[in-house]
Formats: sequence, structure tokens, C-alpha cells
Amino acid sequence: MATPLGEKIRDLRKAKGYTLDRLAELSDSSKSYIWELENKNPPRPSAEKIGKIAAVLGVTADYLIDPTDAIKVEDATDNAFFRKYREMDPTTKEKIRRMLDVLGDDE
Amino acid sequence: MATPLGEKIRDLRKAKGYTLDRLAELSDSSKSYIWELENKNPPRPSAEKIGKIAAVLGVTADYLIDPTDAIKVEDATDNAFFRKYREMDPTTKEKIRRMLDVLGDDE
DNA sequence: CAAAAAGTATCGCTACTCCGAACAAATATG
DNA sequence: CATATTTGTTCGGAGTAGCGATACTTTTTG
Repeated sequence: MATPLGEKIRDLRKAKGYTLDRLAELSDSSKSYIWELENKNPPRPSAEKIGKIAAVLGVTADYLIDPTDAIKVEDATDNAFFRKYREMDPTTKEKIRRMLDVLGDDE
Repeated sequence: MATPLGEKIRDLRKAKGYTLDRLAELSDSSKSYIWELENKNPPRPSAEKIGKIAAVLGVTADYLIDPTDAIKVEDATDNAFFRKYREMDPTTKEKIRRMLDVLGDDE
């Protein structure tokens, strides 16, 4: 009955020790609405709400929005790659990005 | 008349050379709605729409949502790229990494 | 235990999302 | 030029986000 979004919000909320009411007031929402996000499907919140909730819960909006259950495992190789990538000049970065777009086409 | 969100979307759309129609179809929206997001005051899109639009434009949803200019496009682009990279299969990631090594030689 | 707090659930309402389709402006093509 | 095509703009309306009110159940706390 719960959606990925709902579970993420509840887990994060619990982890921070917030009640529905508390999270609601921190994110300019109502208790009833937070509850609906956690329990009712399908939730279709506004970007603004998700942005505020994400900020309060200390995660990115992208994480909440992503419908997959993205188990994020820290990979040292990936992180090293990203650090290196970030130091490249803009045009090189652009090239790499396009490379990924192309390679990403075939599923 | 234009909001921060609207300007961001338009700038990114133009930079990619997309028409309203093209961006609309890539992000499962309508032409008229994309236009409203870019031009009308104040837009309050759903998280889902923003997520799709952000993905198509190669930035994070957080960048589009953030009303202040705290997040730089370049950072948002890099983060969106990294997120995409991490979801690739190992052999593709390997290819990208080697690509970066090659391009990093010069300069 | 009793009271307070937290969670569950529904309803009515207003304002807004998002679309299709028609219209206008711009640009391509002959 | 004319006009075909592509792009951008506008509008009406169906459906829904998100709130406050209310009421009930479960959990916490003293």
C-alpha cells in the first residue's frame, strides 16, 4: 500500500525523530497531507513541497522523486572518477557527458 | 514576468536546441504547459514533471526547484551526470572512465 | 489508570495543474 | 514575394493538490 516515495519520507522522518505534525510545520505542510504522502497512493506532490520536505529531511529532491528504490552504495572507484571528472575543463566534461548519453541509449 | 524556474528551463532548453514541442514530448508534457512553466507566474509544477524535465535537460531537480541562485548550473549538470553514470552497467562505466583518462592526457 | 500525544482516516473546499485545440507569429521554402 | 511549415501563445475545462476541520484509534508518559 505504500509507495517508494512514502516509504522514503517515513523512514527519513522516523530517523530524525519527527512526528507527522513536526515534519508538517517544518515543511509548511499539514499533518494530514504528510500522512497522505506516506500512506496513500499514488501521491503526486508539487515540486515545491518535495523541495521543502527534502531540505528538512536532509536529502535531495531527486532522491525523493526517483521512483526506483535506489540503494545507494558508495563506490570508491566511482567517487574517484567523479572527482577527476570535476576537475576537467568544461568542454571535456561536455564530451564525456555526451559519451554517456550515447552509451546509455542501448538500455 | 518570468520566474527563476522559467528562465532556467528556457535557457537549458535553448542550449540544447529544443523547441517547446520537443521538450514536451521528451518529458511527457504538453507544449502549452512547458510554455506556461517558462512564462507564466508563478508556476507550481508537480515533482514528477520537474523530475522528468530535469532529467531531459541534464540537471538535478534541486537546481530547478531552488528559487534562490544557490545552486550553479555547472554543479547541477555534474551531479546529474554522475547520478546517471552510477546507474550504468560496470562495463559501460569502465568505458567512460577510460574515456576520461584519455581526454585527461593533454593540457 | 488517565491524560496527552501521535497516528489514521474522511470530507468539503479552493486554487492550481496540465491538457487539447485553436490561434498568432515567425521562419523556411519555392 | 506567397504560402507552407514550424514555433510560440492563448484559453476553457477536467481533474486534483493540499488545506483545515473533525473524529477515531493507538501509543506514550506520568
